Amino acid sequence: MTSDPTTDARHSDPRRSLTLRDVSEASGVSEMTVSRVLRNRGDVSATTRARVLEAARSLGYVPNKIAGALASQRVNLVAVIIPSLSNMVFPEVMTGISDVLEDTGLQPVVGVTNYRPEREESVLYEMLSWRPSGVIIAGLEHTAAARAMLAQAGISIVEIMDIDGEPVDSAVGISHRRAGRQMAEAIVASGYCKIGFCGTQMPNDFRAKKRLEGFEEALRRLGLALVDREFYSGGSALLKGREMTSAMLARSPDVDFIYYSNDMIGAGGLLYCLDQGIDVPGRVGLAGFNGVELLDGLPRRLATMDACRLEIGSRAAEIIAGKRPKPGVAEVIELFPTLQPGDTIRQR
Amino acid sequence: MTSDPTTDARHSDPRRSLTLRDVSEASGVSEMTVSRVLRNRGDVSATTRARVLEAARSLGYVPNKIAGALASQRVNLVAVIIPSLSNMVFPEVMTGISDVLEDTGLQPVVGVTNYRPEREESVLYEMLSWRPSGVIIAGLEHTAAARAMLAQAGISIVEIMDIDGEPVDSAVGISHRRAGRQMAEAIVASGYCKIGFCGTQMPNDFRAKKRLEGFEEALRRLGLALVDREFYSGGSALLKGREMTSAMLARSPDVDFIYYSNDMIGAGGLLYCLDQGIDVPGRVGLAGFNGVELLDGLPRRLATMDACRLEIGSRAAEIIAGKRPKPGVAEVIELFPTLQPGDTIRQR
DNA sequence: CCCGAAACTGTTAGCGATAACAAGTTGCGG
DNA sequence: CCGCAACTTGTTATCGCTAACAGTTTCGGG
Repeated sequence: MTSDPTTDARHSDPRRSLTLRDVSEASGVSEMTVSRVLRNRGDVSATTRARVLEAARSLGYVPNKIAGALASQRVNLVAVIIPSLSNMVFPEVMTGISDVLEDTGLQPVVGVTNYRPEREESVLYEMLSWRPSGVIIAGLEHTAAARAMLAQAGISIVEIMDIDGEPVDSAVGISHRRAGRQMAEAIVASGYCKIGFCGTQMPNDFRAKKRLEGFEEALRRLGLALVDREFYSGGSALLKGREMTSAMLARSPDVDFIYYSNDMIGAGGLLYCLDQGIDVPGRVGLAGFNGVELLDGLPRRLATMDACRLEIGSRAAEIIAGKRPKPGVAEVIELFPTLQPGDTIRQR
Repeated sequence: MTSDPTTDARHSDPRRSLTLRDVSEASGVSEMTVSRVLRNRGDVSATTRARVLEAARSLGYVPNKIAGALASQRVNLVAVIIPSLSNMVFPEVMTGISDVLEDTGLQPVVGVTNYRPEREESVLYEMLSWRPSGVIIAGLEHTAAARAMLAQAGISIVEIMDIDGEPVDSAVGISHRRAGRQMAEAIVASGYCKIGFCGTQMPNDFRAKKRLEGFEEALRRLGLALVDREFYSGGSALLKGREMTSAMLARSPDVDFIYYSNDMIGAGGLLYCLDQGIDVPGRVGLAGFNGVELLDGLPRRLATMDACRLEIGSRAAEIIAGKRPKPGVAEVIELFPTLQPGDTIRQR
């Protein structure tokens, strides 16, 4: 009997996944040395390195990061928690994040909440249980439990998109209130005064809500008020934009401007007006929010405000990656969206 | 000296993250019992359970899944590897996946490859190193190393979107070749004969390539050939659709139909034609691919073919979750897209 | 009043890697 | 030819949790 029962047991199950041990046996060095080679850490002679790499390659060894993370207390994951993937806005934020993390060894892991706070809480719990090295999470509004988890986690937290509120740690975003105000001021300055609003119904889209608040506040200060408003939920945003616009113009024929809570429904509104031969921006002015790429292909350029999506993502990732003047210190970065008047606001 | 040095050390570092040990001390039971309570496994008395839960809650304990997974050899993660998030198609597939996984305890983890095979390989390697319980990956074309990893992993693999090829394990998708053929046949049947094509340049979008192949093959069989073709890369798809359409109609005025590789550029083409007062579908017919929701809001409904995105996602997730007639057995599920003629193909 | 089963709770031994330290090896100056 | 530093490689002890098994307590029936 020359065979070691342990070894036999290991070899008997073909579906067992490989371990350092297998590579170490195949290459005739210790597990530790294999580990060093595969992580490029510590001194290993060129010949040993080559032998180990060859063995690992030919076996098809894939390291077990679960064990590695437990032993080293280091995890190269960054939790990214966002409300939705279908909003176009978030994929772009993701791009900003990925670009920065790409060469840091950090890996984003996405969780989607569908704008539901309790879902956010459970997604966060689940992600924290993998002990990521940082969290990027959309918005400043979270359940009490979620805030507590974030505060307790002992890692960098970056709340993104919005800065109108109290961040747990760092934050990168724009002031949606200010964005709403700015748009209102620009609209009124162009001579419109019967202004309507079309938006989503979602009670948990706090940023859309803040834009509307800022918008109404500015109108009030200018002695005006919204003439009409229309809400939707679900369905094709473009189509809903058409429907809401049609409904609003029918109900309130004196409306001379419509502010949409996002570009997609704004684009629908624009297409509707053009279809109907309504003079834009003469008879009605239109504006959306986000500055989505889509708008470039429309017959007329919708007025909008760029939400700095890419930069929000990259700045947030930089904070997590520690690429900042004072790493480890919480900071709030406010970005400033630019108003793009397009062709749907009357120029005076 | 009443204090245990171990305990002291644990308590001295406030940033240390909590362990079962802390909860066990706080509630006066063993770690094992705490573990049982938190996982709802095994028999635990109601009073103990309550005490443990209270302790865990008040401490803000978040379990360490890294350690848990290592010990139990079970990971509730499903790797999902897709080329892009900005394509609209993939978020929808994700939705299908999430919906099914939601109540299975499994969690999707997304990796994005940007249509780069070497990136796909490294994303896959990274994900496999976390030992997920399944992999859902877009496409059938992978590097040799990636195929080897998939085959070796010893877990369920589902290749999605496409079934024209040899899957490693299971597959769920449509035949893009057939989709291309079908569209060609429908177009020719409607009397068009000078047909052009507009698509992306991406050499690694194998599905778009297969659609074009099928399309051309069918044309050939019907005694026709593409009259002109135009490619783009990057930028706003809607805008590119306009530009390409404009270029093609200028260069080849006899073109009477344009087949687009996706709905977004098709929509751009449609808007362009309407702008220019070109009679659609009389003077030119148009068709895209995907059946994106966006189209519903357009002035005219673009002909397209639904790619079964949601169902692809949910079927794939069902295979991973083992909700199938013969769990563990590889299967290939072909779905059949339906042609939606819309208003941009001449009816005869 | 005893016994076995059921209901609970605890103990022990890893899971597969890495940190920290220990121990060979080699090479070069003195 | 010795000895110390630099270079390589190996050993040991966790990391935080769970499987498997081992006690302990409770309870009802004979």
